[in-house]
Amino acid sequence: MTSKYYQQFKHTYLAVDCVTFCFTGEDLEIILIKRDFEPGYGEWALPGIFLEPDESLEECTQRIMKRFTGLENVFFEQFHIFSDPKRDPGDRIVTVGFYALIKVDNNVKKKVSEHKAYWYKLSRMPKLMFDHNQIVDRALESLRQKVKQQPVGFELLPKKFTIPQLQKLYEAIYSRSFDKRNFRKKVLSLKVLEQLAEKDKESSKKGAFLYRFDKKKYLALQKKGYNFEI
Amino acid sequence: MTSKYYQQFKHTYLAVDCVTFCFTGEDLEIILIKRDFEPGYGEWALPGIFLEPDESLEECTQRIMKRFTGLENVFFEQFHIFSDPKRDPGDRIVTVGFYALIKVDNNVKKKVSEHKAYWYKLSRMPKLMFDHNQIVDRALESLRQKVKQQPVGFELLPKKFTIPQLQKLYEAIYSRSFDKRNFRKKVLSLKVLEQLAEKDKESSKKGAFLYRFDKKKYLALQKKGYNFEI
DNA sequence: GCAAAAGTGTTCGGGCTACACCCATGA
DNA sequence: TCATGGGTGTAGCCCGAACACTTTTGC
Repeated sequence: MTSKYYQQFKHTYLAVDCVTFCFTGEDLEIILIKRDFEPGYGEWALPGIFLEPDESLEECTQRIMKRFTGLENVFFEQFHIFSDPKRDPGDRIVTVGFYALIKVDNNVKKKVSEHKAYWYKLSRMPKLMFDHNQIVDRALESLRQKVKQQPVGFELLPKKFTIPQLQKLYEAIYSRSFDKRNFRKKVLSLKVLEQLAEKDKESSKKGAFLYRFDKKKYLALQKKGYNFEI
Repeated sequence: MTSKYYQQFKHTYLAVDCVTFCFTGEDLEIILIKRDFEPGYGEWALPGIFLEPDESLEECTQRIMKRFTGLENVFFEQFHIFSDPKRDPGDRIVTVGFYALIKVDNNVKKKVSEHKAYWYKLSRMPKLMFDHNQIVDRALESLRQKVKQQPVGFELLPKKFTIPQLQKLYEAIYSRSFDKRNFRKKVLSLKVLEQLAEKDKESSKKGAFLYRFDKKKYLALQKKGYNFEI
């Protein structure tokens, strides 16, 4: 079945490494695992697996997510391929960098701990295996870019969230603070948030109104060219 | 030398396909070749080759450029990986999409014709082999994105160029027209163009002043966050 | 009553948009 | 002298940035 012409060429090991972002309410964190085989045994690494012959890279990424967090239909995006022939001392491995955005719940926590995996704050990344620190840096850069063009931040928040929560998320993504009046004005001006009657009283006595992301309105907005520069 | 753990996994064919943009003064064009082997024999396709075991994808892209245009040190960028297991009927090939920006001269023309390759206007793309039309679409989308963040347009122009030329390039990239007063104001406001004493008289009787791109000033600008939205 | 977070309006300046006419020159 | 493309200025508007006080309520 393989084309004759193709047979003269060599194959390559192709892997996916996934930077799995989640939001604690205060910080952006990613999942790291303790590598349990050589090379790199005992070092911190991104969850990753090899591509199977009959799956696309996107299916492969879903497989990583399923294995390490139990989640399906996660939002993710490929952002860069790392192909330095010497990047992995064990062999020539080309790896595709994906980032995923997840909401953490107890099921996820359980699954993650089964894999001896841990969350680490982006602001306190340890030294990672091989070129994984670069992969993380690049993932964050791509996420920052993405956030300006699509309201992907909602992937990291519960279905109902408050505006101060949303602002803290954006502050975590950009590592800077925003003026709360301007922030609120800007997100509401996009008209993709629906205010609910309920309030969230977890973080203040007064309580903050909950909002829901309105996908229909967003799709209409996207046609006109979404823009969310803060 | 291969890590023992890795040996249980399968390899994949990994290729690079390159969308090679150039600018005629009026239109954006890319290089296409007539495929001369199966599968896809006789169809229009992007220039592409398989990754060799000891090279990075970036080196592989330079090799494509060298082979098809004779050029070295070309500006290029990876933009997406295409990994649908069925995208190539000859076998399972994962391909990395790169785009390159080149200036065409007579040497390039000669080299390109040796490969039975041709230039095609983006606005008149023929039906391409496999998923190559999608690859081209995505390359253009990425180029449009890139142009807002870096002055890569200069890679497509001769060293000395006029502002009307630059405007035509941006119009070709975005498939829309700009007001010439506003365009000039905007590019000059970035202060990365150096006006020369000479004029170009090719396209008008009055002649248009030539400008040169000032890399030093650009690097200073980049630190502050380059932005070129038109 | 006080601490702690939520919520709200206004002013200013810079940049984008839209728009019309004169200039230089070769033919 | 005329046709062709190069070059210039201004006014209005919108948006982003900066900034301080009131509200609610649990303790």
